[in-house]
Amino acid sequence: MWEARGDFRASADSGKPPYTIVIPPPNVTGILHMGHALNNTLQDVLIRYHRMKGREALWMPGTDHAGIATQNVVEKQLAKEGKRKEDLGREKFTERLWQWRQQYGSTIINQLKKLGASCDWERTRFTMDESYSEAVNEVFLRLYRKGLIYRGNYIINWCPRCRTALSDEEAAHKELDGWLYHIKYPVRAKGQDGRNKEQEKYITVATTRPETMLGDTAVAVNPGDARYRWLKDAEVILPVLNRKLPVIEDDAVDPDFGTGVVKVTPAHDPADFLMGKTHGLDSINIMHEDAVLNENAGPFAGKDRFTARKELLARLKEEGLLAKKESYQVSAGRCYRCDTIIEPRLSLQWFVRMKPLSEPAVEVVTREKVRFYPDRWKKVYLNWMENIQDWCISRQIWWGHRIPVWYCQECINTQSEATGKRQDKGDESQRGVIAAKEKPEKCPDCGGTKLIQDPDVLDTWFSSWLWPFATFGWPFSREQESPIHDQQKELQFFYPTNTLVTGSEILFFWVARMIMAGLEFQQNIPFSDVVIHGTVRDEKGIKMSKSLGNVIDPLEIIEKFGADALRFSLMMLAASGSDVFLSDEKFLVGRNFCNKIWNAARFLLGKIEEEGIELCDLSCHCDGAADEWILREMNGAIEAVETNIESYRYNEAAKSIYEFFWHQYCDWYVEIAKVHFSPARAKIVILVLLNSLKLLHPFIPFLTEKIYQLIREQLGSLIRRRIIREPWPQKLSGEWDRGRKRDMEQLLDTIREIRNIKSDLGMGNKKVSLEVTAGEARDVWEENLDWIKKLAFIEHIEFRDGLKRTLYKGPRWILNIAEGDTDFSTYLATLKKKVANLEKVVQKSAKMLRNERFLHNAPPEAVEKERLKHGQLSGQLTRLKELKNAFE
RNA sequence: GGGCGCAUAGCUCAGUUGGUGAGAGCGCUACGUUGACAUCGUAGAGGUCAGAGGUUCGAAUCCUCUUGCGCCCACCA
Repeated sequence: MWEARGDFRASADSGKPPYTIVIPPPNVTGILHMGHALNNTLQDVLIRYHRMKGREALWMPGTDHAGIATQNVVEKQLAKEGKRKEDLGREKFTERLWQWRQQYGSTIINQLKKLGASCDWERTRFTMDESYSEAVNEVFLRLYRKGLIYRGNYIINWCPRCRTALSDEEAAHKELDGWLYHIKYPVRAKGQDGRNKEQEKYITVATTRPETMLGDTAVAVNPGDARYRWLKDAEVILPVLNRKLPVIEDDAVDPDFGTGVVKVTPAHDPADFLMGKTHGLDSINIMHEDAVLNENAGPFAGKDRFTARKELLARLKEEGLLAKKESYQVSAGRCYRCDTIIEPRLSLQWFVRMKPLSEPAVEVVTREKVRFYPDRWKKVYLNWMENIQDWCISRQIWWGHRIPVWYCQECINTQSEATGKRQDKGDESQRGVIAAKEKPEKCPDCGGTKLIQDPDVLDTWFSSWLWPFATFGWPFSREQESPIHDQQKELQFFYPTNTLVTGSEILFFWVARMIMAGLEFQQNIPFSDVVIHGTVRDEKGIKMSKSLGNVIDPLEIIEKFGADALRFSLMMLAASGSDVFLSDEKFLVGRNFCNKIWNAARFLLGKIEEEGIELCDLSCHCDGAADEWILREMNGAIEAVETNIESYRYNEAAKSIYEFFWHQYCDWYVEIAKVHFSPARAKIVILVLLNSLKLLHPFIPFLTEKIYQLIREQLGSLIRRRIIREPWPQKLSGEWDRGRKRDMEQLLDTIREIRNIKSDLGMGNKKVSLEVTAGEARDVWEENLDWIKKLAFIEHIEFRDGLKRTLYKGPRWILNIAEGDTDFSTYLATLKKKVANLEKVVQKSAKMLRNERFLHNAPPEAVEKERLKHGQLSGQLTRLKELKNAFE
C-alpha cells in the first residue's frame, strides 16, 4: 500500500523543507545481516519521524559494486565450473559479472523492504550506473588536472590472493604470534686488518620476514651507533646469494631495537623503500604477483613466500648463519576482503594527493559544521585527517570503473616504460599519458594512434565517496534536456543531506572521504550530522560474521517475530553508539511489546463496537482525574520521543513510548476506562491510542499502520489516509487542574499500597471491604469510586469516621480493611522496613537543610526542592511511624 | 608507541549539562485466569555504581592514579 500510494517518494517541489539521508550503499553481493538491520532501522526511524514532522523526507537507496568482493564471488562461482577468469578473458568475465548483478543485485534491496525501510525506491542507484560512472570519471579528471592525482612507483599493500593493490585502509593490521629471526651476514674487512676481531666476522640483523633478505640491497645502522663505526670500512655479504651489500647510515634505524643493524629491502618494505630512495639504492623485486618468488630469488625461485621462508631458514641454520629466533608479536596487514597476509610490494600505481583535500575537511569538523554523534568520533576523525597519507586508487581487477587514462604506445616505447620498472620521473613521464572520458583519437604529444587504456580499475571507495551527490545525477551536462534540469534542482534542494548513519568501521573508508569530496566538488559539506552506531556482536562480544558462524539472521527473526519486533528490540538496545550484543532472547522485548499493542488495540476497538459507541469527533472532555492524568502523561511521552529522536538517543525514545504505552496507558488508564466505558472515555481512549500509534510508527511501522487502518475501517470519518503520512501528534494544551493531578497521584499510590497490604496480609486474591475516613477529600473518592474498587480489587467501600484500626495513612485519608484479624507479622515487618529506610532519607535531607554551606552555595531551586522533599517525606514518615506503633 | 571506550542487581544493559530514596528488560520468588493480552497481571527479593585518592555544600556522574577487559591508529626491522 505504501509503495502503491507513493508514500516513500520525495520531490523537490513539495514546498516543504527537505530532510535527506543517503543510505550507506550495501554491497551488491550482500545479504541482509544484523548490522544492516541496525543501520537501516536507525535511518528509517529518522526518515519516518521527519516525514511525519512535515519535512520532505528523502531516503536515497542504492547499492555499491564492491569491486574486489563481487569479483571474488563470481570468481568462486566460476571455479565451480573449473574455470578461471583468465579463461574467459576480461570482456567475457565482465559480462558474467553484470549477469550476476542482474540476477542477484536486488536481493539486499528486497530484504531492506522486508525490514520496512521507506526508501524512495524509484531512485535506487548503483555505483556503476552510467550516470554515476560519469561522475567518477569527471572527478578523476578534475583531480588529475589539478595535479592531485599522480602515478608512481611506491610500496603499496599487495594482496597476493586477489592480486591487486590495496589502500592503507584496506590492509587491516592484526597481531599474531610469530618469530623474530636473527641472521648473521658475513663481513669482509676492507683495506686494513687487526681491528677486525673474531666476533666481527659477522654482523647480525633481525627480521620477521627472512625471505625478503633475498631482495636486500644494503644493511643500515644508526649514524650515532659507536658499536658499528668499524662497519663503514667493511663489506657485508648477503648469505645464499653472496651479493655485496653496502653499509649505510640512517636515522630511521633504532640502535636499541634488535641488534641495531637493519637489512634494507627497498622493494618489499615501506621504511626500507624510503631509505633506498635517500641513499640511491637499487630495488630488487623478488616476488611474482601471487607471492611466489621470482628469478631474483636464486635457488628459491618458484617457491611460495612461506615455503621459501622455511627452506631459507633451514639453509641458514645449516650454514650456521641463523643466530637465534625469539618469539615475537608480529603485526601483519591482512586483506580486508580475504584475510590473506599483505605483501608490501613496489609497483606502479595511481594515487590521490590527500593533504589539499583534507584541510577543508578538518576545518568543517573543527568548526562543527559537521557533527559526530557521539562526539568522541570527532577526535578519531581529526587524528586520522591530520596524519592522512596519499590514497592508492588503482586496483588490478576487472570489476569497477576503468581508469580513464590512455597510454600512447609510441611515446612510451621511446621512454622505455615497457619494462614496468620505471622510476618516478615527475612531469616528464606524463608524455603520452592521456586522461580523458573517451578514448582520444590520437596522442596529443606525438600524434600516434596506438592508444591503450590503463588496464586497472579504480578503488570501490573512489566511487562511494561521491555518493551524496552523484546519486542525484551530478555532473549535469548542459546540452541535456529537462529531466536533467530537474536533477540539478533536486541536488540543490536535497543537498547537503542532513544525517548520515553508519558504523565506525567505515569512518575513514567512507565518511571522511565523503566530506572531502563534498567540499571539493560541491563546495559544501555532504551532511551535517554523522551518527555512528556500534558493531553488532554475539552474546560473548564477538563480532558477528558468517565465517565464525555466530550470526543471528535478521530474516529468521522477521520470520519468527516480525520486522517490527526486530526493529523495536534493536532500538531498545541501541544506546548512544555502544556495541550491540545480541542473542535470540533479546528479541522477545520487541515481540512482547508488539503483541501488547495488538491486543490492546483489538480489545479497545472491540469494546467500542460492543458498546455501540459512535464517535463523531475526537475533542476531549475530561471527566475526571484519570482523564486529565493520561493526557498529561501523553504530552510527556510526545515530548520525550521528540527530543530523544532529535538527539539520536534512540533507546531513550523507544523506552519513553514503551513505558507510556504499556505501564501508563494499558496498565492504568485502559483498566480504568473499562469500568465506565462512556462515549467521552472512548474518545480519550482512542485519541491516546492514535497518538501512541503515531509515536510508535517510526519504530514499529507495519503494526501501527495495520491498526491505524483497522481504526479507520471502524471510525472512518474521524481519521484520514495512512499513518505513515499523518502529521506527528501535537501536545494538548488545556486548562489543567492542578488539584486533580494531586488527586490522581495520591489515588494511584493508595491503590498500590492497598495491593501491598493485602499481599502482606495474605489476602491477595480476596475481594475485601474497605473502610475509609477521608474527611474533606471524600469527594475525590466518590468521583473515582468505581475504578478504585476495581483496580484495588475491593468489594465494598464504606466511608466512616473513627476506624477500628488503620492500615494505611495517606496525606488526606486513612484506610482499614474490614476483614477479620489475620496475621499481621509480614505487614508489620514491611512497615518497619519502610520506616527504617525513610528515616535514613529524612535524616539525610534534614542534615542537608541544616548545612549552611549547602544553603549558601547550592542554587536556590535545589534548596527549595530539598525543602519540599523533606516536608513530604517527614509527613510520610510520621504517618508510617504511627501505623507501626499501633501494631507493635 | 599513541589514542579511545567499557567496568552499575544473577544475566544484558540504561542513567543526556553533578542535586534520585540508583532504574529497565530478562531471570528468580509469592500470589493470580478480575469481561484484550500467561507473548499476561499484581507484588517481592536482589546493588560499599571495579578499587584508591581528589574537586564540591553535594559524585554512579567531574579530575588523578590503579586493576581488568575491548577497540582504533602507527614505516615495532
